[in-house]
Amino acid sequence: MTPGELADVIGTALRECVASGTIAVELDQLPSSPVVERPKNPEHGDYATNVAMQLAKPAKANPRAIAAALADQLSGTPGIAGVEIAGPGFLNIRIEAAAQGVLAEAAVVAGAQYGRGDALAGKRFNVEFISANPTGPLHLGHTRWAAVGDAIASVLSAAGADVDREFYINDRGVQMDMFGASLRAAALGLPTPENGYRGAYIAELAAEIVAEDAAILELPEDEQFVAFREAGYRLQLAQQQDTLNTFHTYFDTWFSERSLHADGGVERALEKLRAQGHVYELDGAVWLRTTDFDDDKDRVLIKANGDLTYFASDCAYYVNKRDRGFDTNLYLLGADHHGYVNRLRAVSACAGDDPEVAIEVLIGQLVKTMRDGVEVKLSKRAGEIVTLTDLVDEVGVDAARYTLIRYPADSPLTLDLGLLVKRSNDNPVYYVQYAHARISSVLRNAADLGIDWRSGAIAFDPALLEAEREGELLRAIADFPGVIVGAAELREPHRVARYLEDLATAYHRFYDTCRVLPRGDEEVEALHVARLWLCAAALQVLANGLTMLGVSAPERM
RNA sequence: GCCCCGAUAGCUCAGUCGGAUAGAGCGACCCCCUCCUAAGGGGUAGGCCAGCGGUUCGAUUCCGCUUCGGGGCACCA
Repeated sequence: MTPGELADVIGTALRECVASGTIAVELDQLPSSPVVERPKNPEHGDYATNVAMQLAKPAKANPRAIAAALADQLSGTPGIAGVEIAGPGFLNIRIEAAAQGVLAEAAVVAGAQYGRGDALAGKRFNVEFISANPTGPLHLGHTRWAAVGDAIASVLSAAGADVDREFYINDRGVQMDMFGASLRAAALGLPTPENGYRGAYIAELAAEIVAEDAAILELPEDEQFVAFREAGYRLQLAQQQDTLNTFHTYFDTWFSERSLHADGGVERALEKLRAQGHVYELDGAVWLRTTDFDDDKDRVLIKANGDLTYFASDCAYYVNKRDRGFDTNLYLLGADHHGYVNRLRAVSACAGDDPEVAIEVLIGQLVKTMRDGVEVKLSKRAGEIVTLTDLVDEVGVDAARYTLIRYPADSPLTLDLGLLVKRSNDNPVYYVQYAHARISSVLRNAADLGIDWRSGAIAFDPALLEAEREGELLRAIADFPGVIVGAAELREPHRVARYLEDLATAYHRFYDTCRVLPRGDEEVEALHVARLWLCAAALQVLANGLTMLGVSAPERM
């Protein structure tokens, strides 16, 4: 029995109490789904609910009296071993071993599907993240979202949503021109332009461009500058894509800003905004009246000199996403972009949408890196960049991804590079992966002993899993579907990581006291088989969770 | 000046929807390998949940103010 199933059972019991008059409230005053929690103290049972206290006020009754009525109704329900009233009106519930044990088989049978659900079925999400300028390597700020954004998308998808991962390529505007000018200068040995891009990667890129096509050096200056810009764009974008592939982050759509301008998307968006009545002209420029919707100042769409602003692209891009049918557009941005939030929401409102639904902006706080207690600075201008590639080279994909996902994105994060490479408990990724490897090892050893636990020769008997730590492990396994729904609804994949750590602990504790395999010449008994099912279930959940985070689930370490 | 985020153990941090004795890892100290990986398990010590008010049966959690950190406020991209 999972917490969700127990909540349903309690809900049914509550309705029966109301029908028979033992709890004096209206049916619509009952919670849609009663809160079922795992008490910290094992003496308080396997699960507890506070629903009696919540109903005390509407029922104008003592919470303990309500709890007593509910307890009467619940006791005798199949699968429930005992119900106790405690404290101010908590109801502590114990589940029969067999009712919990069946979950081991269910999880194994469901396989990769175990934990997936339909809580968000029918909802279409566009998850846009990283969206770096193609003018340099991906750095640490991008890396956080590369891991967390991907995990958010995975978690939404596991909760049943229809999800597209999207990377917006800022391939237009003065930064691109500056990039081209910087590459040309580097190739010709000229000084870097003012505010231009510096760093070793510019020189390397310039050399690569010349090596590909030496004729570029013979072009007239204006053509040459464009040629460097375009070649640099192509190479830099390819390098970013390559980097993200090695980081196991894959996008459904690479969306070019240029394409918005090429196919008239900007004009169409302007028309749409104009039709909604929020566009006006002042001082020769064209403005969007975002102050109609809580922005602190209006924004320019077309400058007095006729150039389109970057903001015009933003508007067009938003309209484009809506035209593609996404209900909710997630923007995963760095803390330095938080000024964007009101603006984007205002754009949504100006386009006639409800920004509460159509726009969701998640702000990721900065990532600092330390090594041996000293901060490692990242500064693109100075050319000292901590890149995604650097991080992966140093600590590996699994440790990098897991560590970045493990914390809520809205809390500032300090990575200690020295700690990340340690293969110990300082590093929770190894703790979780080790649990997976340890179970794999047990199952391998079972096979070596000739035990075919799945064959049915000895039937799986869920009632045998009655030890305290077997119950703890089963309840941890039962929590997984609920954790996914919570992580998806709150856009907080770190909950999955923290859950996996708890699950790993539950397994290690089980392993410490419950012998799985027969020793020496012991016969294979039903308890061994039942425990192997439990091991296989834990293995499956660990694998499903790690996969969702983009972290490997090794069979050996 | 205005806006966003944060403040929980010595350190790094968990703790949706308010609940019982506030948790984990690391660090410190003490135990446990004739047994499936000790990359593990058990235990001890360590807290004014930044401060002050409010809401209520009950607040680390919700609201307000204050203090201290971090970030942001372009006809830049």
